[in-house]
Amino acid sequence: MAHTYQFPRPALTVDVVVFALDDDQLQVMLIERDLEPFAGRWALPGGFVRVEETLDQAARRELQEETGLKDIFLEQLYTFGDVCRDPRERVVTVAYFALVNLVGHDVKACTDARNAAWFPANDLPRLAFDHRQIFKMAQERLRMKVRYQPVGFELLPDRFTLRQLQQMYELILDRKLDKRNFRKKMLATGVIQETNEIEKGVAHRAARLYRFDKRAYRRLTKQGFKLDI
Amino acid sequence: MAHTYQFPRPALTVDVVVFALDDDQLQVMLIERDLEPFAGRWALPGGFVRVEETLDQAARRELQEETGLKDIFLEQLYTFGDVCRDPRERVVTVAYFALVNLVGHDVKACTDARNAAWFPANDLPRLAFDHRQIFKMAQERLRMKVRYQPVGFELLPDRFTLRQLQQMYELILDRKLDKRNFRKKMLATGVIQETNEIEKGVAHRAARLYRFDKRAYRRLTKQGFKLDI
DNA sequence: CCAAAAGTGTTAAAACTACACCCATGA
DNA sequence: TCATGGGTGTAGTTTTAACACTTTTGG
Repeated sequence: MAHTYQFPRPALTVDVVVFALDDDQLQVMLIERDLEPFAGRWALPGGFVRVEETLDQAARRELQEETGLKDIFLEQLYTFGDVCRDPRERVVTVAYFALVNLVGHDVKACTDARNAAWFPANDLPRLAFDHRQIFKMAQERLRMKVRYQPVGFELLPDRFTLRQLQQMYELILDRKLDKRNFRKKMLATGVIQETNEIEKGVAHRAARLYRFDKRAYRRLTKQGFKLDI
Repeated sequence: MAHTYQFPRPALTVDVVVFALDDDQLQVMLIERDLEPFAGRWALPGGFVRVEETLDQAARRELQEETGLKDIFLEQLYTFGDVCRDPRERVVTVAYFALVNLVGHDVKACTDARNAAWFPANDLPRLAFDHRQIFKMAQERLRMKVRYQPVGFELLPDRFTLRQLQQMYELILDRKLDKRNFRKKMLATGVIQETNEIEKGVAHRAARLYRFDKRAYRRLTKQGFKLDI
């Protein structure tokens, strides 16, 4: 590594793929660009990294500024450094993916001038830059990750039914699961706990609500997690 | 994302954790620093990213300049962006990990002035910057990856015995494996092919040599790979 | 002939898959 | 009373883990 460095530097940005769970779809948060290049196109929330903040801080700051989302699950995904990914100049971006449960996180809280909205993950509009590629990698990562770490819970509210949980897996993995086997395996992991509550306002028998056990959750998040769904 | 960007920028580097397999140890390539900061300390090979090259290109270029290694397996690991990780100024580094088989890749080919050497992975000297942390993440990634992708073959020569293969897994995972079960599972994956050759120059019954099937290898590298060792 | 590693099967336990019916509830 | 999803068990199959002896070869 050279001692000094006064050559031209790439610019450095962060971009975030935020996933959320609608009733029946996986959603992604996008921002409408108001400036060139790609003015009018939809893009991932993100922006330039400041010299006095870490990458994670930059991602959280941009997310809050552009979408109002804060205190959510965030994890670094990959760093994209193709030379021409931004037509203006050389820009390297550190991509993140984030998971949020829609209950309790209102995007309308966004005070920024730009337009932010949720889009279904399997029907995104054309995206600016190489954001399509970034999104695809994020989706793939989510699919892989959900199978051996209990991260999926970040997409659900505090209390949830087993059906909601199963639907979440089905949406992420894009295939049907067997109800009985799913329940058996999920309960066997020990990450979810029965509560005394049941769901309300449904036109059929109300399901029991569960919550996840944060202690078991943290333990299994680190030590790996066998959930061969 | 702002339209223009004339604020101070972090510097951007790449660093590479190169693993190799000795007869009985996992080895890591280090470079002795000749300049401040951390002059005299050992560090991961790496250096500044140029504006006209991708991140992967930067990693390969630095690796060749500093260690003579080229045409090896290389994969992006993680980007480290703590504000004070370099005492001189803000430097963000994109870390890579690399795998190389020692046969056919001579580090002595290094023509750079700096001193490059292999160290056993479980007994590294004090490292410069946050390189210890980077190394640890690389080792953890290797451990995880080797279990569901056939990357480990990158550490072995073209022809190898099943014992060598098993030893490799044992070194990476740091535990003993059952010989019969290992052979059964490994052969069942279909990534390795028997050859007609046997090893030479050993003072006991010579073992059959195998090679990996590049077609099956590529297929399984992408589609995932079930090797519950 | 001895040391060293090669090579080879079986069995018991655990995990997985597939599969269908009755129950509780609100409209 | 009907429509909707809640909730539950089993049997057959596959996968896994544990385990020990004979064979081959060079020195």
